[in-house]
Amino acid sequence: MKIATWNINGIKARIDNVEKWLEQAQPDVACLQEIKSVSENFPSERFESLGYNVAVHGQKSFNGVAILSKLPFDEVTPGLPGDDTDEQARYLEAVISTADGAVRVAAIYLPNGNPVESDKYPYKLAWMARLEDHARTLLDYEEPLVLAGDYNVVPTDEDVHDSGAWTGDALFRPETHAAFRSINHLGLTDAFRACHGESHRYTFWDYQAGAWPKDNGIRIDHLLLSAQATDTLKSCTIDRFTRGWERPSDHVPIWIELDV
DNA sequence: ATGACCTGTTTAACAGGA
Repeated sequence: MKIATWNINGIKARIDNVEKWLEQAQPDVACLQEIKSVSENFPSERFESLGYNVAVHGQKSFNGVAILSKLPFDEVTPGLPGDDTDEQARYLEAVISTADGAVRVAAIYLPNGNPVESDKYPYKLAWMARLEDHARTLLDYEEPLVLAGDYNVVPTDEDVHDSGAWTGDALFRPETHAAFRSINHLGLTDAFRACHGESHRYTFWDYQAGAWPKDNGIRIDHLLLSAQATDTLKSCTIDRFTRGWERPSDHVPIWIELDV
């Protein structure tokens, strides 16, 4: 079973690229972030014609997440628990049945948090605390769980071209690192790190300052796995080639293969 | 030239991104 995550930076601008990649990569499940569309305007029929069931949690102009699945959804739950006043569409959870049992998958678009002096940074840290609480609940189910998405966290200085340039940034601050470690320490496994020891493998390259041709990127898109999912983990791959396509997203897909 | 961005929206500048 192939499960992918990709921040597409706008479904209207990216629909052709997303279709092209789906046809090529053939993921069983694809978590999409930053669809930047209300649910009603999401082109679900385009994906249904490629054989996908579609779940969307959209919002006007910003944020928005979706999950595409070749297998039907048993449950779909929009929104991260813990704050009823939070109106930003950043979390969508689904249970998908396979021949070997259920897999729970979440599409996550964790807040960026910049600028740090604004209320956006406390919002990011509060959101991470809510994610930790919810992950603790989900891990109690002792089932295959995949928390996939754009975490807006550069885990270590191995995951960035020039760590000095990111000192103090919301993606790289000590408080951000501590919150991310705290989530991981619940017993989750970073799929990419479990499969790869090499440094400087990235999932995002800024549109500005020649970041892509210089390979000046960051690794911020992650798949965090429960023990039951990690037991079946076969591989983890970054599809960096999409960054070289016409009109690319600034993120590329990253996917895992599970032996289920 | 050593870096000059991209998306969506109130379609003209602006907010937000990372």
